[in-house]
Amino acid sequence: MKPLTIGTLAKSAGVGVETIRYYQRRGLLSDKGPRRGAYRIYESGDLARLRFIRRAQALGFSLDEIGDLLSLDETDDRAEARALAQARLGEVEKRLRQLQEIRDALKGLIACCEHTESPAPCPILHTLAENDELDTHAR
Amino acid sequence: MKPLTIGTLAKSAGVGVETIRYYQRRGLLSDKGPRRGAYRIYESGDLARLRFIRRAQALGFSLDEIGDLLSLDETDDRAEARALAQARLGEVEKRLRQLQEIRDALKGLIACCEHTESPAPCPILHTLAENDELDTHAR
DNA sequence: GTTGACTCCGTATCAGGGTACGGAGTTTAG
DNA sequence: CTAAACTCCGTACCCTGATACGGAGTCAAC
Repeated sequence: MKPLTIGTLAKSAGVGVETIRYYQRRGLLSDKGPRRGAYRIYESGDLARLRFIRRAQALGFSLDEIGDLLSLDETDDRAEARALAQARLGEVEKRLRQLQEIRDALKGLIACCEHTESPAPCPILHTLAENDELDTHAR
Repeated sequence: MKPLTIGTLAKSAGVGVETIRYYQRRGLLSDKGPRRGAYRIYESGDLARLRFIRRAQALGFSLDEIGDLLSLDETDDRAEARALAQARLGEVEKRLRQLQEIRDALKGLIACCEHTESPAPCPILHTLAENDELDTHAR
């Protein structure tokens, strides 16, 4: 049977070869391991780890946080994992609130723009150019 | 009265001097203009433009989009401005939906983790390490 | 035993939105 | 007049998550 080389692993995980190397440089994936000749041979654990990374990314964790999660996984540290998930949740909720404000502001501007007639200045541009305090804080 | 130099302008607009230079390099702000001796003198229009930029940023527009908005502002092109705002709104709403999914997934994991006892694997880590299809698509 | 595909490794580059640094010139307050 | 503070300008660097490139080595098939 074929040894699991970097290219095959990349394909199974749905990432690029360069990405795997990158994760190795970042310490998310071991870069030591058995070799056949000059070529590193990977195992199914590496694939699982890659999938772990992709799932955590989908939940919005940064690669640094994922590094932490991976070591928690090794020790099965539930409290710490929950704390990380909580922290992430907090940030997600904060960002959600910001985005909701942004959405409402945009909707308001668009609606307003549709109801005004041409001699008046465009509300969208006008609002952006205004001098009062609209300042939702910058992102 | 004091001439409006870059430092003063930066302070009034709440940005750094380097940021103003950066915007000039990006073409968002003119870098030609009256000088007193070697020093560029700014005018209130520049401050207004900076505020415009900050407001648009707060709504999530990129600097490139803001460049477009600024030229629309000069011609007062309502239709185009509305189109840009619509496009932005679409992206904001899409991101909102993604973040809601992420939030729900995180909440579920955290709640689940609180209700299981220690011999079982931590649901958070376990879910991330699972082999089934959880894949919300990556951000 | 050669050709084509793959791997290794280091380094560079991308996007986006700035920030930092350094040396020289200028301005302004005291 | 002098010293501090500011400005100019060019260039380099930060962060994040990758992606690209190039030359050399290696492996597998025919």
